[in-house]
Amino acid sequence: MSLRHALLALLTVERMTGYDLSKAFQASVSHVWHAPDSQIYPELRRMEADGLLVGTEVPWGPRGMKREYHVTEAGRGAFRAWMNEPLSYTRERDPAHLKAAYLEWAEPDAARAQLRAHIANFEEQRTEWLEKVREIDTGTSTMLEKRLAHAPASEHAAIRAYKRYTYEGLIARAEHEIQWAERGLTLIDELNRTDAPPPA
Amino acid sequence: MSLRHALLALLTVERMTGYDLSKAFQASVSHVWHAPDSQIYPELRRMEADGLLVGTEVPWGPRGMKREYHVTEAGRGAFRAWMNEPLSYTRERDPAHLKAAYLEWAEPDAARAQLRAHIANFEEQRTEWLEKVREIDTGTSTMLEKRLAHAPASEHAAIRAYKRYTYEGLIARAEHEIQWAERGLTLIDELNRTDAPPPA
DNA sequence: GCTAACTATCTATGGGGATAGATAGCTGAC
DNA sequence: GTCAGCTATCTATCCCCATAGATAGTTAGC
Repeated sequence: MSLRHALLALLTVERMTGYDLSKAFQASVSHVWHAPDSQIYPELRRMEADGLLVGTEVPWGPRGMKREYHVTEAGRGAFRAWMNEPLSYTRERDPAHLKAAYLEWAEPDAARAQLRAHIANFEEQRTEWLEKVREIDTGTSTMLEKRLAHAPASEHAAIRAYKRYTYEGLIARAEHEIQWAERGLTLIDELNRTDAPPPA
Repeated sequence: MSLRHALLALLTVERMTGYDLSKAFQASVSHVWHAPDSQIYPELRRMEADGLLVGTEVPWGPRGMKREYHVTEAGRGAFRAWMNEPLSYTRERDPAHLKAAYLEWAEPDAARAQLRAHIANFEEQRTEWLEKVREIDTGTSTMLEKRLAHAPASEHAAIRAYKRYTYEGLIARAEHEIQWAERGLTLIDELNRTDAPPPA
């Protein structure tokens, strides 16, 4: 149930519509959290019912209407409470490593293709996160700059540092996954080099 | 839907009951995959209905009965097909990193406690996986030795190597998470050292 | 003025997993 | 002989999430 907390996190910056939030999920926190709009809209309704948010209808063009949400004191409190709570760690469930353990069942080429896909996937993530770090450093992250504008100057360093710390961790993890898959490619080659013994 | 494939993977070694499988999930592949028995039993029934398994009632004690499943050729084929298929990568959903990005909202002590819990969690995993690698190397992994006994000698090296490769990757990942959390602890200390400026 | 692309919201369905709990037989220790 | 702890299986509920699709208004360019 941290969709709720991810939404609260974004709404502590400024009032937004469900649509804004679904866009923000794609841009700002994509690959840390993701949710389709079909989950966001009902969750916002529930959060309003629980008193965490207040939604107000605002005109949009001549005839259209949209619903903007802002966080209440209760919502802010709930987010702070969650941030102070310990996290419960769920058991891993990792298809990539599950498959890796049984790679002898796959054709060597299929195995290679999968490891290459693993690499491609994490290289893409790595690129995105490097870009986020760049945005943090250059002050071109819209959400972060808005957040800083509403926060006392004494907290700016911490806010920036924690964001950077998070993305750096994700980058390092992506690099680990890339290296792991590359070792796997080497291993497949070694195991399929039947015609020649390893060099002495 | 890889619970099905995880079950197939285990059942390619030998016939087992739902209970055996639920135990094997805790022992052999815990932390790569996990499932409670309440998911395993119905899934086994479905797999039997789909022709992947055949279940036979065998007596257990004077009056008891248990149901042992073994993989059919279709089941073996389905597993091999899955192993040759590319994996679809789902977007990340990572509560620990989500929270890390907003650590300024937490009390410093609460933040420290969470990072310490992160470390403890991955140290525990690391210990378990190191033990698995040891079992692979010393030939004391029951499942692996059974698997090897049913496989041609020419494949033994590959089977052992892929298992080792998988666990080594998980160990490295756990170590990465530990290092990341340790850097976080340092960061919290730095940001809360208000009374003294950083040394020149 | 029309069309394409974007903004905005909602409903429906199904799968999978977490959690809880019910039932029943077996085994070994005291 | 009985009780604790293990083996064995099944059902039910709730929540979350993924996917698909329906609807409608807006904006900007041609």
